[in-house]
Amino acid sequence: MGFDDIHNSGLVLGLGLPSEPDQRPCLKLDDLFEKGSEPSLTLTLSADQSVDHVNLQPQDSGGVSSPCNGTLKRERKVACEEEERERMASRVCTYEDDDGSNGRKKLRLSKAQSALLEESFKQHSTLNPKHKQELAKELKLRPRQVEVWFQNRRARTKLKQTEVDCEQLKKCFETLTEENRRLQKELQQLKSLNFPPPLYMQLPAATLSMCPSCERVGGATTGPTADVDDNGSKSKPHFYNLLTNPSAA
DNA sequence: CGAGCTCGGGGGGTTACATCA
DNA sequence: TTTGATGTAACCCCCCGAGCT
Repeated sequence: MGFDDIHNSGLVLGLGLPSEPDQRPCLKLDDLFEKGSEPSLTLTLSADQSVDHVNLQPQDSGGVSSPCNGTLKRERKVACEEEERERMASRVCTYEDDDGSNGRKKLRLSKAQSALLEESFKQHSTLNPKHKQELAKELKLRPRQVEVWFQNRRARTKLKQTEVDCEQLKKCFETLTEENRRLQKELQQLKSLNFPPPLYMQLPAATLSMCPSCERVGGATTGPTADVDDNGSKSKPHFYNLLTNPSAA
């Protein structure tokens, strides 16, 4: 998004910037508003949404982008341009303080807005354009804000899940460590009694990880992919989960 | 039918601001 | 009042799939 959006939407800054994607200008909008630096040009918006100082104009279709033939494509392009205009407008008001400084203003969603977004997220964690528009209208937000909220929400969900997974792996590790200690101790005891090691100790490690209930331990010829269950369908090998069945080993 | 291109959208990562202890 | 931690809105960059030429 960001500059790419502006670029892709056919809007260009009137600075003689190249239009080819591989010749992207190193000057970004954010750069123009870089803290501490005085931008050499300002982006302001008059009441009728026309932009002073910065020349925003539709890129002619003879450029990089191919001409739009279908109605659908034209509609999409119009929608895209509208959204871009709105985005540009929002940037202006977002970045420009009353005193003209360029700090990023941060909006805080109300509880009601968050609740509705949460509710919507529970039903579908992704947005289709129509749903986005509807939500934006209902919440009196810009579609872009709804889009960003969903992006962030998905990221938070994933982060939480990762944390949960991490905790589970830690527990699993602890269980295995403990089991390993116990087995080492047992082995030492057996050695000290001078008993021959039990059969399972002579088997490959991979075989040991198989569930005994499968009754395939030691069966080197019964590969996991060749097994067929009672239903006649191929069954996946039943590996031990030491986390849920720590006493199994 | 396949290659090349555009476009939209998602993920990952980051920044900056708001809030709270 | 200040400060560090935390939450999160907004952003950028990259990638991928769909659709079109």
